[in-house]
Amino acid sequence: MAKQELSIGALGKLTGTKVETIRFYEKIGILPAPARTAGNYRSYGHDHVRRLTFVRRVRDLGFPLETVRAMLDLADQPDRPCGEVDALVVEQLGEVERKIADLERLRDELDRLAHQCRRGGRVADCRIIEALSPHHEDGRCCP
Amino acid sequence: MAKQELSIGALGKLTGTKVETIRFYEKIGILPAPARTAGNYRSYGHDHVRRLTFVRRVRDLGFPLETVRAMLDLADQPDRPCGEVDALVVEQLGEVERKIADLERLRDELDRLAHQCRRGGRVADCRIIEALSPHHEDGRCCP
DNA sequence: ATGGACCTTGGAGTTACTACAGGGTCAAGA
DNA sequence: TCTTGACCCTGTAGTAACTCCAAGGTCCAT
Repeated sequence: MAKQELSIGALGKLTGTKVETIRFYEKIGILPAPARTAGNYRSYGHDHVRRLTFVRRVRDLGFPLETVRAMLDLADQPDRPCGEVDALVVEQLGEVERKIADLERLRDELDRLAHQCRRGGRVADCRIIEALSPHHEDGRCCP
Repeated sequence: MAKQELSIGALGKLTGTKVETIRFYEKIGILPAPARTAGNYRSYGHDHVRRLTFVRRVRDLGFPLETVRAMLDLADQPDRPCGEVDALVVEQLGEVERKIADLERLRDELDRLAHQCRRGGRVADCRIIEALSPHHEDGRCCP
């Protein structure tokens, strides 16, 4: 394998992705088919590393592959008319901000639990469910 | 159905969950089986609303059901010895903080795209992939 | 030149839902 | 009172996104 080029196993290790998942992404068109060596091994370059890293992280944030695909399209054809793109961007921006808000509440409660734990030896009152309960997203309480 | 009590459809609407998903959560023990009416309809109370809302949001943030289960256990038996709990809390705290960092980078790039869009009419350069690429998590560039 | 690590394809299994099919419940209107 | 449409029940089958395995080929260090 030429320098700068990676085997599928090396790419997997670098990006924390299972080899089978990489082949799966190739089959469904998320990752472009890479060049092959004389022995028919897949040979990946730096663009693949960046693209796969992006895909894995967006998936890990709870977005479906359909959304990943839309974001990749944004990067692949950046000269599309704005109207098309704007709706997607605004929609995803809303999603992202909602997720950040939820994660911050989760973080605060986990933080509180960690401190409480170290002092008391017990987790006396755990309010983790309340951290992500209905009355946090709107003013309504007890439907 | 008594006041304060919800049918499965009402619970679904309130929490943005498909009816089938609620029944699925009951089957695998994520949601406790609710009381039944005379006609064998499931009848949910406020605790179910809170619990299901929590489950849906944690899932939406990209955590597997196994993690949701562990967090629910934390809430269900809060008087467990600290050692058991601490490892979980610290681990999840790390996960949560990593996700927040990634989402903030994604938000910044989407924000930039939205503004660029409004001025130029085209998305000239989209750096959304770079927003979540390898060199952001450590100092390494170009493997 | 050979054994072990790694690659190939293809197909089956897992997780977390999601969508029927076939039938029962219920409240409102004729 | 009867009916009709919206809702509920169980159970099974299908989907999305992986994950694992079998049977075999490649590569390279000893």
